[in-house]
Amino acid sequence: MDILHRSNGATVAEIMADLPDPPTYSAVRSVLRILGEKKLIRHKEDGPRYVYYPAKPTESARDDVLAHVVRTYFAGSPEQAVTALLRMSDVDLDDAEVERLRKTIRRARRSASA
Amino acid sequence: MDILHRSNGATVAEIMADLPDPPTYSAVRSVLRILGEKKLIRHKEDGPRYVYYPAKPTESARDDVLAHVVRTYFAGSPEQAVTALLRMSDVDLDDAEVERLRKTIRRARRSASA
DNA sequence: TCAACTGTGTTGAATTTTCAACAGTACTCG
DNA sequence: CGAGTACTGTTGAAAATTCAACACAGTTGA
Repeated sequence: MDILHRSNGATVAEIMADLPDPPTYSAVRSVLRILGEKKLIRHKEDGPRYVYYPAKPTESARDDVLAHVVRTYFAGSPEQAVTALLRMSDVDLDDAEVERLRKTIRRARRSASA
Repeated sequence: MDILHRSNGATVAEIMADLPDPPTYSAVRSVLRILGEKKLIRHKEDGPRYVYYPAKPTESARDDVLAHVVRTYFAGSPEQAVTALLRMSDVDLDDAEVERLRKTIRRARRSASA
């Protein structure tokens, strides 16, 4: 699943290339079949081969994952998660991102003091 | 594991109470045994019962999880993750958090423009 | 005391997952 | 054309996980 999210869809060959100690084609295939049975992935035909995708698009999976991480590891506090992220990534936010963040914070401050 | 991280350690009874559709005590116990064999959890004796903990403390697991999420769902961009977090949580940062964030951002801007 | 209760230790069956082999099909290029 | 290649489809064995039952020990309170 991680590979599929990272790559925005991948063929079996690409998946294998992304695995550290890849098992056989058949083994990878089996896993994909099971994930398909569970409706966790879909596939499209791309000429002769299949391209596999997460059933739930990455954009919407993001929110779920973030919510889960915040709840599990940060006591439900998104602020803690944000500061942890900023600290650990030793951020180099580009100007646009910084502006966006500043706006978000100004907005937050207004609503907090209101 | 999630429960143990959330609760900072839990007894079997507490774990069961936290499960939506809890299986028997024995079943929970079995899972804990396997997690123990894999060195993913530890336990301490607390009087008559065991209290189970994640082997890797939550504080250090956080970084791993965040790194993984950023890499998998945000194309390795912590900035995107931060903005997603802020957006989705419709933040109400308290003043101290806001100050901390502002400092972080100022620092980031300096190093970016340097 | 001793029965009920609350724990752990151990064992085992059913299911699921992992991993691979093999058959079959379509495409390619000599 | 026809052998090799690159795939999918299907099947099956081994291993791991899931889930529960049962035996046993310590504690507690009528």
